[in-house]
Amino acid sequence: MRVLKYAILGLLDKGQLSGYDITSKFKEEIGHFWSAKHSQIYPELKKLTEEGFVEYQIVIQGTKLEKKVYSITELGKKELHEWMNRYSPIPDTQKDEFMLKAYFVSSLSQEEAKQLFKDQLEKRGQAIAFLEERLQELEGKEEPVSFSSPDFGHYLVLSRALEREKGYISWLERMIAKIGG
Amino acid sequence: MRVLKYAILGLLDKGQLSGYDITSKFKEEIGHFWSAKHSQIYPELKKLTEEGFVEYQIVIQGTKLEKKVYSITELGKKELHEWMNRYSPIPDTQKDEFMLKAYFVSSLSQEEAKQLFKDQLEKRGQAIAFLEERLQELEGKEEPVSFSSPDFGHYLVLSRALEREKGYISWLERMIAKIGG
DNA sequence: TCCGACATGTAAGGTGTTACATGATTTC
DNA sequence: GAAATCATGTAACACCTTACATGTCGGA
Repeated sequence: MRVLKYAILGLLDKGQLSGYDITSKFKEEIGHFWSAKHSQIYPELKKLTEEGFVEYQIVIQGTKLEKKVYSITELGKKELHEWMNRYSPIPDTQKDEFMLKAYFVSSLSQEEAKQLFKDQLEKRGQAIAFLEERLQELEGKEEPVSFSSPDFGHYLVLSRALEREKGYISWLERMIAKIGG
Repeated sequence: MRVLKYAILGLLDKGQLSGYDITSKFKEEIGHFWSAKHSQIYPELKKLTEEGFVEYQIVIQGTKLEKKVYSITELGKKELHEWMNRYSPIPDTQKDEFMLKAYFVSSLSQEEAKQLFKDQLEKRGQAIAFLEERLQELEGKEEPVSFSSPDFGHYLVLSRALEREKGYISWLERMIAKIGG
């Protein structure tokens, strides 16, 4: 499938980036749904260059530091577009270690189970406020964010990430009540 | 982290299973949140045996077919319990190829974007009816399913899987309306 | 008698993480 | 001057999927 390949092509389609920049992007908004470490990104960029999907220029930062600034090629754009319109099957497993523990809940006492769920609720709750702020920033700029807005992709990932967390939390709260004790 | 190790220990804690049985379990309810292929399971069982967390008896099926039936050891139970009560950090990335495409939506025309989202909605919708049935089966048996019920873990994964899909679908519907066109 | 399910394994290759390794630039 | 950030790469290892490989059992 080589999803990382398309993630990089998609990022470069929005503008020129160095390997370091791409690493940073994966720590921001898109990081909620895809990410990679620099140790995976640099070899992938090398491969994409060899395949002709991207190209780079060396830019000098300061006096000595060499930086490779990558751009997507026409071939790369074609490849990206093909993937965007290709049907990608929905995986039947979305791995979630907490839910695996939840499935084995019978191996715990009622108190332990309640603690497990409460810990999860607390940790999940922390992310929400931050996401809510980002989304309001975006909606404050231009309401409503529409398809033609350059921020629409950003809006999509933020709103989805927020709702995913909200749904998880409301389920956790109901299950904690059900565990009782 | 070796999550597969704990997944296997958790399954064996509920009862004796062969490698084939474990493979089957990952195709059922827990498969929504964790799974592995038999090619990963058999070597892991060998390793867990060497480590003393599980043990097996050879059982003859029919006249010739040898089957290894695994059980969890006391050491394995201790190890499972330690993991169940250990804090596992929530990963900040939950990979989702569709959301990656959504982030790159600006590289598509309005028609292509709408098609992408509608295809996703259609595929996600197919799973729901099936999940709803399973859950109703469970709730029909004993309402409400409580902590002390042997089906509580099953209930947790089913209800979470169903709500996850419902949340995804309602978001998709709203975004399709927003794309317009 | 054939087919699908039961049953167990290994090999090769792709994907992803952690650690190793180095150096320049900017900010306090 | 020290620390954080910018910048690029490789090595080792863990995890996961696809394919290879073999054979039995039960039912239609």
